[in-house]
Amino acid sequence: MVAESLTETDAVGLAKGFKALGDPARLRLLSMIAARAGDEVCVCELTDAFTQSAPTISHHLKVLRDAGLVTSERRGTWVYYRVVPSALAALSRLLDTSAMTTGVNMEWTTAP
Amino acid sequence: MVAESLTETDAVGLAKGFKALGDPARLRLLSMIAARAGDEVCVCELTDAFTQSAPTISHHLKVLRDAGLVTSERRGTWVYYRVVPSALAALSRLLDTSAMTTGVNMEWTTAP
DNA sequence: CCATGATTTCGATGTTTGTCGAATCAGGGT
DNA sequence: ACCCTGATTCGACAAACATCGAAATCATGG
Repeated sequence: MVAESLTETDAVGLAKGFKALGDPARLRLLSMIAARAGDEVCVCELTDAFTQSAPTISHHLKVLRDAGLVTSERRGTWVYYRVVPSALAALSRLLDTSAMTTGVNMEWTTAP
Repeated sequence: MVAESLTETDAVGLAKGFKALGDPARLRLLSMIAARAGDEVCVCELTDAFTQSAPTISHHLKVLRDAGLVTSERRGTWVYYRVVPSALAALSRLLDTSAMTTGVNMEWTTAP
C-alpha cells in the first residue's frame, strides 16, 4: 500500500469527472437527474428550476455529458437525461481512502 | 424520492470540494497523501514527484487545504500533510446515487 | 410548408485558474 | 549573527471557464 496510487494519465481522466462536478449548477443538475433513479428527466424540467438561461444550462449538461456522467436521448421534441451510475460509482470509489491505497481499478468510457 | 435532492447553498459548498479534485495534479497529490493511510507525507516528497514548480504544488496543496480535504502540520523544517477521511467520505457518499435521492446529510467544516 | 416551441451552437465578455519566477518566511546548524 | 534548505506568498500572464443574447437546428402541428 505504497507508491504509485495514481498515474498521470489516470489522474487526467478522473479529474475531468470531478471538474464536471465542481460547479454548483452542474452538481444540482446531476442531483436532479439522479433523483429520478432509473427514470429520466426532461431538459425543459431542468431549465425551469434554474435562474440561468437555457443556453447556459445546456452548456453545463454538455460538460456532464462529455465527462461521461450522464447520457442524453432525444425523443420527439424533448431531450431526456439520465445518469451513468457506473461513472458516478467510479468517482465515489476513488474517494474511499481504502480504494486510494489499492490503486486504480475502474473504467468508464468518456464520451468521444 | 423526488424533488429537492440538493439546495442551492448545499450545492455551492459541495461543489467547492469537487472543484478541488478537478485538477490532475491535485488528484494525484491527494492520492499520494491518502496512500499513506494514517501516516502523513512530507511536502518535499511530493514536490519531487511532480514536474511543476514548488510554488505551483504548494498552491495546489492550499486549494486542497481550503477545501477541507487535507490538513497540514509543520514539524521543524518540514511540513506534513494528511487527508481528512470524513471529508472524502462525505463527497464519496454523495456520488452513491442512492444517497443523491435521499437528500444531503453530510457535513465537514471547510477551513476558515 | 410555414409557425411555434425546445434545444443546441455561435460569438463575445468578464472572471477564474494554473503556472511560473522572485521574494519572503521559518527553522537548524555552524 | 549568518547562511542554507524547505515551504509559502506575491505579482504577473496566458489559458480555460461561466454566462449571456442571438442565431441556428430540430421536431411537431396546423
